[in-house]
Amino acid sequence: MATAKNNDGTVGKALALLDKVAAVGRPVRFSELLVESEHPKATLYRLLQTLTNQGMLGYDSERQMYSLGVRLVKLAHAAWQQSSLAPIARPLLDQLSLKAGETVHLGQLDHGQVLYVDKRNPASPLTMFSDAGKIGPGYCTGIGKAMLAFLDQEQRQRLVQQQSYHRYTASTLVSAQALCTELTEIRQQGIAFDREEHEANIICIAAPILSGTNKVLGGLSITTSTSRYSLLQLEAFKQDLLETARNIGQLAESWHFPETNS
Amino acid sequence: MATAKNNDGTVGKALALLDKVAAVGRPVRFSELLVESEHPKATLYRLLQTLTNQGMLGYDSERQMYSLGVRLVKLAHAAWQQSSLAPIARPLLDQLSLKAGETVHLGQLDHGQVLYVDKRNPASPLTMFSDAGKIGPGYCTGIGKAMLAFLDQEQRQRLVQQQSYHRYTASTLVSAQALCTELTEIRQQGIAFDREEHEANIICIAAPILSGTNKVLGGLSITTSTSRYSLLQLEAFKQDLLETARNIGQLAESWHFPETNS
DNA sequence: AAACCTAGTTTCACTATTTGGAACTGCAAA
DNA sequence: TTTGCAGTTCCAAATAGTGAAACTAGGTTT
Repeated sequence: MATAKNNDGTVGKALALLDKVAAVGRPVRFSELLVESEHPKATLYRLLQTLTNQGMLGYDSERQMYSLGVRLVKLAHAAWQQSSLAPIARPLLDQLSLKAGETVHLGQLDHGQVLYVDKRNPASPLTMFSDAGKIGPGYCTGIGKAMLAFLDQEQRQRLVQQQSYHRYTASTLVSAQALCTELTEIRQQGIAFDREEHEANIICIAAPILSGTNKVLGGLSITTSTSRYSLLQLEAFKQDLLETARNIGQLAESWHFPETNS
Repeated sequence: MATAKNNDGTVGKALALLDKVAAVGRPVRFSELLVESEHPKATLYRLLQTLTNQGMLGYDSERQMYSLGVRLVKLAHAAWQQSSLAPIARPLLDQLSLKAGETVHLGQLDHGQVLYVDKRNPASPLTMFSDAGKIGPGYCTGIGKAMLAFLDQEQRQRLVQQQSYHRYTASTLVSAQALCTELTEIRQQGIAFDREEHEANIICIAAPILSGTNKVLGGLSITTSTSRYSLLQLEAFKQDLLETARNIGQLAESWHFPETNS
């Protein structure tokens, strides 16, 4: 599991608890949390109180249920805005998705997984939190592989090892070795494909977003289904994709934050 | 200031620090935070370390800058999904915005302010974190007033008192008293207007979203500009708005979370 | 080159906070 | 009334947080 280790005292414990509430995916009772928790009742209780107090959790006193709090939404708004990638890339995603007529994803690397930070779907132009903030596996998505491929040797090795390989479809790569071979290939070609590795009938072409010093800033992909395009036809997007990725990288690089903030 | 008080030990301090980083709105240096902080160097340092460790902050070691971390985006995604209002209201917002042909906002109350959790703009159908998570004043926005008006006496009084009144435009209500009068009116009519109170030329009509027991769950508004509609013409949306608000309320009410989560 | 900053990091004795077993409360079922 | 469960409070012991001061690493001045 991707849950952070707890060497960070009370704060760590509190955040781990937040994750737990998030993982349940719906409001939870105290007792539900208690059985899964290694904390004694009193401790858990106080932890929940603190988080609720702080607005990181919400508490419905009628139903006695805890859920994630509004403060998170505010913070995330700020996080998204000041992450140098997403806000800058916005207009470029629009362009790309319009030109390609297909769904475009923007992702960043997070502990070897893909964190999707933006998305454009020309067919149903509705995106929101429901899309951004999602995470996906690193070893069997186009963006994931594109980003992994361009990390430096050391990081790449580490992250490749710590993937938790699971065979989603017949073509999923399920070993570190297979992934490594694939990554080498991707590094040579400068482009990655998802060949229905994560979901049947869903394919994509992806490129890394690199800084001037070739640091991996994120990844960009065009996703479609096998009913609309073949893998081969997907290559047609290659130039546009690479160009957009390059532009985003440059923009992110050059856009240093204003020195003053009146 | 909306900054939470610090009776919550280390966790409180850590979260306050997160807010501070968020408030700056761009990556910050250690020293920048230090001057504003009441903590001594060492303490601040450890706090930052912990948060960085936990992925709540990101650290760019090249530039020595802290910024909000990816974990927030993940958590917010979960928060948004499990807040009973926003995901449920989605299709209804679509409908309403389509029918009205104007921008629709969905908000919730947060410490007397409006937290926008969703938005539809038929003209430029691109919404993302950049819109959700924003907060606005409670006393001079349609949604804010609609929600405040329908709180019970006690809460309403408290929140009306703690607004920090600021005259955005000539028509902004800038006293608790004026606001109270307005709220009474709104309660009678069941609908609130923003008469360019927050921004010149921007007007809106808003309704509260209530639970079966008349608890305020959120607020809904249709926003437009004086160049397109007059305040009077805005009334034409009243029925649709009220109906949608009622529907959202009922859905939220009845949609109890599934008991099991496989 | 030595002296001197400034910005960030580490140490360590001191102290405040957190901890958790156990005891309490409130409520609902037996 | 008794029993049981869910949530809350207490308090002595243990732990984790604190912050003055010392240190380090770069860069800048003398």
